[in-house]
Amino acid sequence: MDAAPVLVWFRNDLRVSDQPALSAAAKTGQPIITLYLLDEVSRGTRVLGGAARWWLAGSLREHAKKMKSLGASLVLRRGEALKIIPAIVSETKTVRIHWTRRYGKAEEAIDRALAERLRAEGVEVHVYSSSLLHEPEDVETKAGGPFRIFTPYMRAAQAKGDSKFPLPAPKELRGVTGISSDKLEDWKLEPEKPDWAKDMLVAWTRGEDGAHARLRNFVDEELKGYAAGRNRPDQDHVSRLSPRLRFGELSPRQVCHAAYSVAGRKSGPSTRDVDKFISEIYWREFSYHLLHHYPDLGTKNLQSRFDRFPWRKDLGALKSWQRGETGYPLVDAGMRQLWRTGWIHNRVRMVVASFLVKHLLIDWREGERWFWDTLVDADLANNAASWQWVAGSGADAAPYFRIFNPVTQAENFDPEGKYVREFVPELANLRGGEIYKPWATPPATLSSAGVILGKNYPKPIVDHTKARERALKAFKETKD
DNA sequence: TTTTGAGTTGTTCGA
DNA sequence: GTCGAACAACTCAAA
Repeated sequence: MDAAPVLVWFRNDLRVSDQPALSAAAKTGQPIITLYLLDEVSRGTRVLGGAARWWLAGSLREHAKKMKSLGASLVLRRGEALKIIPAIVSETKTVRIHWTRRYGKAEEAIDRALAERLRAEGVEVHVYSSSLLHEPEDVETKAGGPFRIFTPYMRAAQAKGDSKFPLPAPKELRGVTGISSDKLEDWKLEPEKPDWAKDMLVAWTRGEDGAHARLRNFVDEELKGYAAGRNRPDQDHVSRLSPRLRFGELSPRQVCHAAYSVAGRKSGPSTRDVDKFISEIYWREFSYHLLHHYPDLGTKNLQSRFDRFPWRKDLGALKSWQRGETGYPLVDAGMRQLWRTGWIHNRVRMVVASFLVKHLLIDWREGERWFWDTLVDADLANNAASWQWVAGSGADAAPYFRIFNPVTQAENFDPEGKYVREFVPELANLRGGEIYKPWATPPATLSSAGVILGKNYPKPIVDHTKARERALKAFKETKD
């Protein structure tokens, strides 16, 4: 009699190396079925945004190839987890199922219910952890509660160690044939017409191999100078690993390991560069820690006094922000980079987010929603925690009087206007110094650069100084 | 329980 | 041009 199969259910862990759920399945020696389930119906879960669907398509395509090369095949199914998983388990006579823990209130509830039901039916359920360095509940204050300040969180987490060696990929898998699967193309995860993903295709290589190539390149070339260079959207000193971590093409352990491994290298990155980068990985950990302890992080102010904040409803301003037509070149460049490539440089993310919340006084949830739909790295924990941080309602948040000046930020971090020029081509003929404040540029200069304010580039939709005063006043009121 | 020190990322103003 | 202070106290975490 042929041995009964093990089912490996992939979710946000689309990789084969440092993949404990898969490695453990391979070790059993039993035949392996691998599965990805597109669940857009389970209650309480969020449907993927457009950009993330695009990423998922590429990541799955690569993952399926990888499965094939190892001797298995990736089965694709669609529907509600609580229905489909038990069905496929009984259809394939699976005796054992492996998955990697995922986070979020609804997701964890589904997984708990599933595990209970499957175990009751005599199926072994094995859950592995590899999407975070530390489980959210494992890091506690001395008093036994959650952290709400980043630095002590990181110290406590790091004290537990984070330099374990990543697992190698299994050499081969004993696959099972004949299990019916959806066709990836039928899921229509990628746009056809209009094909808004053309620029994204150029900007990104999806899938595990591409992720490793990016990681290698980052630690070998760009990590050196990261501590300061990470703030420069006109330079290449950021990792661009966020979508890879989002879909689990890489594990955070692999990322840290790669960064630590170049730390002592001659003429390599400084300790400061490496530490700074690792701390960014820890911000991701901290976001999951917060989401775990405050499951409504995506919808509810962490600081409840913000519940009475006088947010404005202004659909016109929101649309201008979304389209990158605020009249502030750095803000517009960021929003257009987002729309075109599915990603924004971190420094510019803060500037555009601050602009929405503080200059326009629009609720951070509107921004969160837009980012959710347009970012390839859209991730509930990071997105929610970061928006709340900018708004001031979150953990260890920016103080209310910290209002980014979009002109000063451009002067400091895109001094030649290289970044703005790339994403706001109608201003390309203006020089650094002019390009980030066209309204203050002499008309003759503008017209010789082909810029007609209000025609081919908007006038500012708000005046910085007035908007700043309005925001300070509004935030001040929230305190009383 | 109370005390103490500290906390991602800025801007503006006036000396 | 540079530099320090004000912005606002407040809450968190540990001793």
